[in-house]
Amino acid sequence: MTMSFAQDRNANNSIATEVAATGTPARRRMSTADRKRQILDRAIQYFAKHGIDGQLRNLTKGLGVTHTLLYHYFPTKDALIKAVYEDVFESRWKPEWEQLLDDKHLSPEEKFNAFYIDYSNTVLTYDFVRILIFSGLSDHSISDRFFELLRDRLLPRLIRETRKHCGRSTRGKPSQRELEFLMGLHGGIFYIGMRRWIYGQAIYDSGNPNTEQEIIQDRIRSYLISAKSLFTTGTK
Amino acid sequence: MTMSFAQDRNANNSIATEVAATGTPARRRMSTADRKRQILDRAIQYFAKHGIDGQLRNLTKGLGVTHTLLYHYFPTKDALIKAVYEDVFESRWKPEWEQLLDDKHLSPEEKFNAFYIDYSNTVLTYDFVRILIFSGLSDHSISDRFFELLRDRLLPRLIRETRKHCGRSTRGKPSQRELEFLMGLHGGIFYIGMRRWIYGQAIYDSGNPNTEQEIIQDRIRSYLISAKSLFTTGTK
DNA sequence: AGTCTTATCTATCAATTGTTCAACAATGTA
DNA sequence: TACATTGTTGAACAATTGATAGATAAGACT
Repeated sequence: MTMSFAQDRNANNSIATEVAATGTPARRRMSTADRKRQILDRAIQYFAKHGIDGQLRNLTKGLGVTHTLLYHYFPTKDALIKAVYEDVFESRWKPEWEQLLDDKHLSPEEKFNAFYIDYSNTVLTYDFVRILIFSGLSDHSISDRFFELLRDRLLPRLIRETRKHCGRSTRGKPSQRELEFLMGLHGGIFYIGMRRWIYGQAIYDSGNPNTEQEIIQDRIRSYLISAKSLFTTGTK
Repeated sequence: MTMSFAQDRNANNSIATEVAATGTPARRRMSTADRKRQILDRAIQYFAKHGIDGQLRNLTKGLGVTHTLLYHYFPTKDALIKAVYEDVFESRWKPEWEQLLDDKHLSPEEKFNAFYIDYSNTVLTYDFVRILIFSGLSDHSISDRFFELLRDRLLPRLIRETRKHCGRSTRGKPSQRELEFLMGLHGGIFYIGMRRWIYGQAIYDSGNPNTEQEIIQDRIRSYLISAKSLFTTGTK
């Protein structure tokens, strides 16, 4: 039994066990769709960790595949990165959020709570937070798209609910001051993800899964309470 | 008058005008200390913009100096980066902040306002925000040092002032819930810098320099108002 | 079993980039 | 003016890295 050079190299890969056991050539073919999906998933993880300057050779290392195979599925590294961006950002936006905020049967506070808890579970993810920030650091053109959704679809609804909670008229365009006050809440919540996934801080004991919800609820309550006192009396 | 090749290259540099005018060789010598400082300042700007993966050749381009000159002042690229980190983080921390927060003659709200306005002017800078985040993304070991200062010197004082404002005893270690509530305020304020320097968003019309202060004051007022209602009554 | 498609690999290239080093020259000093 | 010091440069190296292309072989179909 003569081991070829190629087989020796493959002994480092994920399918190494079978190779070592059977001596069968390790090369496996996957369907185009499956492999592409697999590569994309790996690329998301990899670029989220190392940034878009990460090397393709390392990216494919854990995949048991040569880096040149990428070029069979993506014409260039930039194309792969673009695919990563689109997959991450496009796939995570939930249209239900808008419906939830338009629901007739919920109080403003219930809406804020339900929305931000789901939002933070969806968006405050390793991949999402880091890729969003990598994107912002290098070329806003991608992260801009996400903030466009935020600005057009979410913030106006959240302002409307804030006004309802304060007993004010929901007509009229949101003022700068209202928006900035809301961004205080929003940014504070996003900061949870920053601390966890950028700075590597353990926010609270992971034994208690309710804690994050309680934190967010505290902040929402605070936001609504003080919105009343900031915006209803004749302050400024 | 024969222009050498070297002079032609220097025509792109900052001392180009004099060269073109006089024909004098462009090479200038600076004192070690001055040049080192100049390089470091440029490196801060450059790495803040392009991240630590930026190329040394481009970094020195605007300096009118070859990239190899860096090695006369810093043994390696990593050493330069380390110097950048230390300069940015070490130099910006103001011990006065702690004194301010310990001042006997100011109300908690006055302290919060004075502190956060100065803090945001110092820290919510292009260099600082971006380098802090680049550092966090690649290797927390640097950004950790900053958060250590925050956690040890600032947060306890801010919690103490919060308690004073609520009329509670300032004895006893800050609870997780109090800390997280404070981090909501803090993160919301840092998020202003994120939006501006990472996502490239214009926060408000730059015509009015007071706006940012007012935004921060709104949020502080909100924080203090609702701290009272969250932590003084028998909530939870 | 034979054949075709194409997923995958090996070899290689060219550009980039951190780093080294000997030569050059600007400035101070005797 | 001559000399010594050292800031500064230019050429070159080696490793890295994105990209190309022809060879190889896995799997489908007959």
